[in-house]
Amino acid sequence: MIDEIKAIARRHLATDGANLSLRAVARDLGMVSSAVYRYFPSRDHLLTALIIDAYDALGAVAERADAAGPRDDLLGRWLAVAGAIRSWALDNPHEYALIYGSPVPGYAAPADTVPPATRTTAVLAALLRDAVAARSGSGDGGGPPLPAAVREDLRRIAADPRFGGIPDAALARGLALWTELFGMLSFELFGQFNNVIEHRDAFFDFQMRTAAAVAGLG
Amino acid sequence: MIDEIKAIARRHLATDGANLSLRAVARDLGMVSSAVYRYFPSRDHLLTALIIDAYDALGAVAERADAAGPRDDLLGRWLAVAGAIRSWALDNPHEYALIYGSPVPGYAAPADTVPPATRTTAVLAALLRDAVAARSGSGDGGGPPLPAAVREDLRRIAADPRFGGIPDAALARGLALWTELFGMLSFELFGQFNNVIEHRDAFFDFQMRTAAAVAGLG
DNA sequence: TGTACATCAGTGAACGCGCGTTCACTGATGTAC
DNA sequence: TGTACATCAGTGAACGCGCGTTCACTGATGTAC
Repeated sequence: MIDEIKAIARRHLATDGANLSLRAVARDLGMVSSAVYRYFPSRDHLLTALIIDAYDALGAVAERADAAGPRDDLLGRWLAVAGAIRSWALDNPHEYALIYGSPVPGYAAPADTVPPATRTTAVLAALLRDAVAARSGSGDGGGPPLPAAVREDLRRIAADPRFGGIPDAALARGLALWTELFGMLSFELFGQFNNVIEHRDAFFDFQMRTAAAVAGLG
Repeated sequence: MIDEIKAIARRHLATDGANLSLRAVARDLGMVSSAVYRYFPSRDHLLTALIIDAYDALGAVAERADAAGPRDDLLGRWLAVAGAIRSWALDNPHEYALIYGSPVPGYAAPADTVPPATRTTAVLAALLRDAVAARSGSGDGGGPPLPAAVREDLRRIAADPRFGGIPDAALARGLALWTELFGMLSFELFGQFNNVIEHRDAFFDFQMRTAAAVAGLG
C-alpha cells in the first residue's frame, strides 16, 4: 500500500513536480485524502520517501552497470555506468529533477536521504580506485597544484572507506568527472541543449570518452 | 511599475520558487491582485519576464568580467568570467535555479527567452576563439575522435557568427567546459556539495584552472 | 461451531487557508477647447 | 481661467477551484475463548 502510494505519487511528479498534491494522489488511489495519513505522516514525508527511492534506484542502476563488465576494462565500466545513469535519468526525468534539480522551497531533506545519495558516487569512487591501482602510480600529470584548502576537503572525504585509498589528485579529478557527468545530464534534461545539441547520445558518449581520457580512465 | 513588480516577484522566488503567487506579489505591492494584470497578462508572463531578466543579468555580468582584463590573458579572462558567473549565482540563487534548475511543470519558456540565454555562452565562445587564435593551430591533442553526428551539431552551432570560427574539436571542448562550469555551480547551489566540499571558493577555482588547462586555455 | 471483542484501514465533514483570472466600477489626472 | 471630457491605474467582489491536516466515526476482518 505504501508502495502503491509512492508509485502514484511518482506519476504525479510529472505534472506537479515537487509540489505534488497529497489530495490528488489520494484521488488517484480511489481513497479519501485523509486515508493517506495512515501511511505517511505528512506530505513532506512522502516527498522524502520519493527522494530516497530515487537515489536508491539510481544507485542500483549504477552498481549493476558497473558489475556487468570485466573488472579491468576501466573505460568500459565508466561508459557503462555513465550511460546507465543517463538512461535512468531520461526514463525518469522528474525523479532526476527531484534529486539533482533545484531545491524544493520550504523543504529540507532529512539526514536519511544522505546514504542513498552516496551510492552512485561510491560506484564512481570504486572505479577511480581501480584506475589508480592499474596505473600503479603513474603520477598525476600536470595541471595546477592542489590548494591546501581543497586537500583538507579531500582528506575528509577519504575518511569514508568507500572513498579512501585514492590519491588526492585523482580524487579531485574524480570530482570533476562527477560534476561533468551530472552537468551534462542536467543541461540535457533541463533544456539547455534545446536547439544546441540534437545528437545527444553521440554527444554524451563523446564527452564521456573525452572526460575519461583526461582523467586517465582509459 | 513593471520594474517594481518584477523586483518584488524576484523576492518571492526565494520563498515560493517558480510557483510564486501573483496574489502574494500584489499584496506586497499594496495592490489588489487584479491590478497586476494591467502590467502582466498572466502569471506565466511575469515568470517569463523574470527568466529573461535573469539571463540578461548573468550575461551582463559575464560580459563585464570578460572585458575587464587584458585581452591576451586567456586564463585570467576565463577565471574572471567563471568567477563572476559563480558570484552572481551565489548572490541570486533563486534566479539561478529559475534558469538552470528543474523546468517548471506546466510552464514552457517562450522563444524570446533564447537570445538572452545565449549571451553568457557567447562570452565563452569569444574566449575560445581567442584561445584558438593564440595557439594558432597547435592541433587538438589526443582524445577520442569526433563522431560525425556530433560534428553535425557543431556545424549548426557555428552557423551563428558568435560561435563561428572555432574548429570543431575546440568547440566540443568548449561545450565540455561550459557543462563543467555549470555542473559545478548546480552541484554547489542545489546542495550536492553539502558535507562533501566545504572550501568551495578554493575548490571552484582549482577545478576551473584544471578545466582551463585541459581545454588549452592556459 | 458460535459469540464477544479488539484492531485498524478507510470515511466524511470540517477548518482555515490559498490561488489565477474576470469584470464592471471608481476616481484622480491630464488634456482640449 | 474655467469647464467638459477622455484616459487609465487601481478597486472590490465574485467565480470556481485547489490545498494540508484534524478528528470523530464506521464497518469489515480477524482473534480469543
